[in-house]
Amino acid sequence: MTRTKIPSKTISIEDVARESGVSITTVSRVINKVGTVKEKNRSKVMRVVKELNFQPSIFAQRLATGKTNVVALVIPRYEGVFYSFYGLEVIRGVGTLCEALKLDLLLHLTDQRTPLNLRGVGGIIFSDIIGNRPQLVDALGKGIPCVVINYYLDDLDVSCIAVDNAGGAESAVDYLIGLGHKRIAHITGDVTTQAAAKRLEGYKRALEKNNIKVNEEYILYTDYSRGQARGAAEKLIKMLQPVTAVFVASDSMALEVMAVAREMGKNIPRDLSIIGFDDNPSGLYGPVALSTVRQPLIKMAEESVKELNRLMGSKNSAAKKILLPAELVIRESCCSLKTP
Amino acid sequence: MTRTKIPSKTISIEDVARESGVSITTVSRVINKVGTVKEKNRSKVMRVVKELNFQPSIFAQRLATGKTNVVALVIPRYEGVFYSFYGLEVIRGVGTLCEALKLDLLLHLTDQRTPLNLRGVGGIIFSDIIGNRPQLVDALGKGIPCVVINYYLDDLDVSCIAVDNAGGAESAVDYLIGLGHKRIAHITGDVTTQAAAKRLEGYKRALEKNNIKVNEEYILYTDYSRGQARGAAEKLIKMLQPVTAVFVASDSMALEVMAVAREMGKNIPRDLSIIGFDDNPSGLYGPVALSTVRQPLIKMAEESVKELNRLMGSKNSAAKKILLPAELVIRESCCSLKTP
DNA sequence: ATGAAAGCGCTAACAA
DNA sequence: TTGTTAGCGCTTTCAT
Repeated sequence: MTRTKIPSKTISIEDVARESGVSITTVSRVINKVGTVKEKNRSKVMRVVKELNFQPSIFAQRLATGKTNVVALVIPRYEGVFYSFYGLEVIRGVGTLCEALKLDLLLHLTDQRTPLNLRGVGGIIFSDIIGNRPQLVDALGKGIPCVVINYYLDDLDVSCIAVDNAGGAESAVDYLIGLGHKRIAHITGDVTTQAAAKRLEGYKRALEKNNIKVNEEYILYTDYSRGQARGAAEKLIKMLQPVTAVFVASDSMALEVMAVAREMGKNIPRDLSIIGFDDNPSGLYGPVALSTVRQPLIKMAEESVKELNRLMGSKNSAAKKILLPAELVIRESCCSLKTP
Repeated sequence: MTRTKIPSKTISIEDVARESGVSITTVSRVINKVGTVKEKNRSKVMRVVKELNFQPSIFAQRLATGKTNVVALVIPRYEGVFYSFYGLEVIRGVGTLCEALKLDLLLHLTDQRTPLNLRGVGGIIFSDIIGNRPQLVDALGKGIPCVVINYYLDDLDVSCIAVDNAGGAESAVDYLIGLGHKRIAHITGDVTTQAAAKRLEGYKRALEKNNIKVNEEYILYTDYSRGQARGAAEKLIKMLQPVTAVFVASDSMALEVMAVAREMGKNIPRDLSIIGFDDNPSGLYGPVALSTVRQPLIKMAEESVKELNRLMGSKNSAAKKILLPAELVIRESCCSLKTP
């Protein structure tokens, strides 16, 4: 005869206490590694915990302590951000470190307007901020520790960790100029994101610094998509006086530009030097390895978890603003114009 | 003089009760929409809830009810799975539907061996199973509702939702054969994943069905990476008796193959017909739009959440096994060998 | 239709 | 070093 499954009563701290012959307080002390417990009792309790496979109820713990180790990662449900090398790296970096720090990672793919459900959330990581500023302000107002990544916020007292996009862009364009290029185009990303805006800024700064006039015609605006990159590339190559080099706001777009150029019979890098941004591994696979600017995405993601963890641990600790350097990575997609 | 922030006492059900002039029980009834409450009281309570911006503590609720609406999404921290179009689509699909269903989404990027912390988790979605089978068995043993996606499990009583990879592959190769191709290669994905293994199976089935002998030399094994795809493509093209068509296990690899072929002076599709798998939007951008097999990833992800939600709602409901069809998408990367 | 009171499983004073 | 006890905020009988 079949039998319905016996409802395996979940075992509680009380069971452990009874079985170990101590009070629940002592058990609590053991599992929380606080206070003082006689070695004999400690080992006894630990043995019973193992035997019974006891796992404390996180809900009871949180109710009792008022604390929570839940971290929410808020990512705009915005294609340009979510569907990108950047998005993936952030999820991976944050996910990995949360796993290591035993923090629960709650993923919120959010649009701009629906308010986040913040009950039970101990801290929030905002991955880029497109239209999520109200939600950030709201969370801050409720006293929830927050960390913003990929967006340097000057006007809000909140920890943020971003990459020096302007500096990275500047060094890329500096490099191009050093190679002898004068007509240098820039294909931007979505300039409503700070990253793209800063890269544009760095591009301009490098030109101006070197007394090259910024030519608005050489700046093509896109939304980070390969489709728009393609359009921009075609436009660029068909120009009456074509540029000799182009700085592209992302590697994935840069690869598209490279493909277009080749389709149109151009040789890379002889006819067109291309430099991207991201250090996306895909850049390695083509016939010509893509030169780029590496941004420490995983590091940024991991730092954000560490910082949030710090904030969650201590009350009233000051916000930190961190700008991570970006690094020029020279490979094969740019050539010198100088006669040897 | 500066002042330390006043600890904004979190408001509880008791505050609402007092303010509304009813008992906490009544408030509980209102917020849970159960039992009977006089309309007058109900509206009064609701008004106060709004005023005080009261949000019930999920921890207290869960402690009291023993129920939880936390869904864990388990993704192998395995590059081939996580770093893929597939991985992203799954995260997005699951994330979006959890958001809609008000389920908390816990993200677990896991390796094979560390056991999952399942306390407080109401249900689990396993996105593909590389080495996570023990964890699945463990969860099932604890009576936690589980849904497996992208892996059709015959031998375990668990709901699973997968794509008909074999069928999809078969129709792709059928199509090639219909075009007159006889020497057809296959670049596999990582065949330790079921998806890749099934695609290989479908490839063979189509050939055999059409009385074309399977030539082991025409099967190139990879790990889904573009790097290995490149190697495989080079090998393929350099063969003494080159194939006229190739079925590639993913679009991202297919694009790499296309790039290699073009670099080696081949014309696509005249010299080599290529068909991929995924319907990755990137396939649209090249000079030749990639023919492919579309798999309903978002649908699979969403269905998994729905199914899990169902399982979590009702005890003892039977496991469902769902196989979603894959659909051939004909674009421009294959050509007919038949003389007109 | 409503409320009093007993938990849910755990932590943290406070006593001993 | 250990145990007793009072909550944490909510749900849920069981009376009323």
